[in-house]
Amino acid sequence: MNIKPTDSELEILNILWEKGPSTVREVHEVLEKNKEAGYTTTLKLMQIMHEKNLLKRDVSNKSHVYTANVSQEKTQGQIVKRMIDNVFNGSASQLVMQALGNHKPNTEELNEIKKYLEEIEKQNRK
Amino acid sequence: MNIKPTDSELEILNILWEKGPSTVREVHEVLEKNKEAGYTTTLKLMQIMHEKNLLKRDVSNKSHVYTANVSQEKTQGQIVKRMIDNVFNGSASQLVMQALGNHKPNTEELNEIKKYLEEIEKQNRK
DNA sequence: GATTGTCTACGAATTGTTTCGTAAGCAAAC
DNA sequence: GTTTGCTTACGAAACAATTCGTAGACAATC
Repeated sequence: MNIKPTDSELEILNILWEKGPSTVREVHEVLEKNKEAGYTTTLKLMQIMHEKNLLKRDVSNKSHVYTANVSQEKTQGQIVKRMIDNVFNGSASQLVMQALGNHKPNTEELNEIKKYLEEIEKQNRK
Repeated sequence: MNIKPTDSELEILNILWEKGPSTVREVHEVLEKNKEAGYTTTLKLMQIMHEKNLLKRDVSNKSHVYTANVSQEKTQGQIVKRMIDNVFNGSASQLVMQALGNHKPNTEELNEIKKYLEEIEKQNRK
């Protein structure tokens, strides 16, 4: 299945991934911190996301409780894959260099990445 | 200035970055290899991209010649930055790991990335 | 039991992207 | 000079995302 959330939908998914199951009001309050938005706008968005199966919902209470129905890892993976294909002509390493070039990681992050690379290298040698 | 091409626009930009200045017909012929599309559709898209200043054009000949008016590096950089913010909560290294995890680079690419990392490390030590 | 506040549902307006039909210009071929 | 073929320009239709007003349901409060 292919996951392709819009930017607005991604904002909501990020909140749900972080906070876990939440009502529209709870999500809306987080959104409001960063931008102007009417309550019914957030409601409608989340209803549509539910129709698209991006969100699950529990309607047993008056205030429905929504949960992300797609995993953060899988969603990130698909977005990255699409970007590698569309923007970097299929070259993952080009994306990596671009990401590193503009957002220099600190030493700790560097070590993490290097450890990761070594693992891949080991597998390559096999 | 903020560059935010749509997916269709990116397809055209990719062709122009690769081929250099081209007519609508030339771009269209490349596009057709990968997908169905009418000639006037491509034309209209490129005209709109010109209005948005994504493309330059030379109208001295009957067949106008279009050129990308945004650099590949800058465009890629902005898209990557937006993605790091929207999808990876600001963490470039998380994006890097995700990219490496799903699209294992070959040995040559690995070396390139490692060289890059070492340079960053050197700078960090200063 | 009327009022108030919060919720969902629904539909419509707005905006942006994509697609393409049609007309008009122009030059080469007949 | 008329036909043919390629070009640009224009406008409209189709579609999707976003926004929000309004109505109705429901429960707590007066």
